[in-house]
Amino acid sequence: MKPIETNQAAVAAGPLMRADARRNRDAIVAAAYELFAEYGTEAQMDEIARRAGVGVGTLYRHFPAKEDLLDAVIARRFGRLAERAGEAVRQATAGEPWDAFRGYIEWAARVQAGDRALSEAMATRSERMHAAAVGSGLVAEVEQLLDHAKRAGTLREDLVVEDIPAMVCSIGAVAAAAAQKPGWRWDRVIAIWLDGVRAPGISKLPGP
Amino acid sequence: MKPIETNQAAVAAGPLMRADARRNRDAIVAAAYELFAEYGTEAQMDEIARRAGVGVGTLYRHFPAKEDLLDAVIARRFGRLAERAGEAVRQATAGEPWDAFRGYIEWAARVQAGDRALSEAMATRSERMHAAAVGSGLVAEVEQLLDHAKRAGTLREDLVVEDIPAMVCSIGAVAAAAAQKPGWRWDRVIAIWLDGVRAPGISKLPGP
DNA sequence: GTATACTCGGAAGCGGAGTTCCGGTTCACG
DNA sequence: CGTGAACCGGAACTCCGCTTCCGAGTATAC
Repeated sequence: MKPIETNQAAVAAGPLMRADARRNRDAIVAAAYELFAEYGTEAQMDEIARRAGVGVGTLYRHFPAKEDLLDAVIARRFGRLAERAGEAVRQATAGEPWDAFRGYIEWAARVQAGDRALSEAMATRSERMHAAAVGSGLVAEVEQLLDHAKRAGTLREDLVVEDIPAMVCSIGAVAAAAAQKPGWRWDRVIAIWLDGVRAPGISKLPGP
Repeated sequence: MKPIETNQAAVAAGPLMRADARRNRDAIVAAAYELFAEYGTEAQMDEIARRAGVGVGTLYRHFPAKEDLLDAVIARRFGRLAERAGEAVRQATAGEPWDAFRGYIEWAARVQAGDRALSEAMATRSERMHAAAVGSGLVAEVEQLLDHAKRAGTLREDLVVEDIPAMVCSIGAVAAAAAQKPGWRWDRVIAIWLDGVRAPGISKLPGP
């Protein structure tokens, strides 16, 4: 319904920026980080500028379009997701592969549940999200996590990396719904999912 | 971010309507049914009117606001969901409780996956959806379905009715994402979920 | 200290989607 | 067949949020 278009990247944050510009840029990203998490894509540019203590003009100097700002915010999120995945891999290596896996999934789900923009992006921009996930090294880390758990015999063999974002995405949706209707417990969905991916699998997962 | 407001109900479709009015109303609902399913809430009123072969004025005569139209369409969906649930219950009674349950879940997931508006509504209007589900008798039917499978010992005891919409909702999100990025397979998510709800449960689901 | 280039801010512009309005048309009833 | 009430259609209106523009301000270099 909307033509696909590649929009220009946001102005990079090099060290040659003027000090005030750099400060404002950071304030903008921080404000957007919060507002996008709370209101999703509906968060308004004016509001973001206001919270950052900045005029809209300034906002648009740094991020030519709303989407660019969203990209910046999401890139930050992925950075943290990848970082935490690295820790989980170390834990798995140290001898607790299942706990490392479970812990990471639960943590990631909680992040997803607390960030409406991320949930939306996963659902409506999965293409770009995939690129970001690969670029940030997240995919590689998670793959290791899966391998460890499979070798330990606690994770079913036919689970693949691609199943993870799908699962995390689904949690986001439930969490969003749960925000208005308590009684939908996303933690139960995770628990069921974890039981479902535990070795040995009961049924055979539909192949490609 | 938007004030909650109860909007007036759509004009009822009584037998005292003029024939052309009734015809147009049906055409509108049919058109909306398709367009909402394909484009979600983004579907435009002008477009719906055009497809129904009707002017926007006529559309607004029957449905004072877009939301009223959406309600009408969704009510229809729930009617079918409940109907199919009834069939599943009969199948369960006939002696195939697990297959009845699994079959129904898979069917419902497919419906959810094919209807963007329904997915959106589940995620952003869960309150109203719950009311519709109870009103249409869907909840009662599904509850029976669960009971049958539990008594047969194939479904874990700690699964409750509320877990079903959460699961179906999560499928909707994955399906929406999968629409643009093939490789996200919602059928795998279902299979994993079904393994996770099979008796006996491996872990203990987080209680209320 | 002054020059200058870059940055700031917010009022105004713009476009798109839901909704309203009213003259023309059509159905149903006597 | 005639009449009136209900209905139809779509151009115009309104509202709202993203984006642009430019005069004023400010940090850095010399």
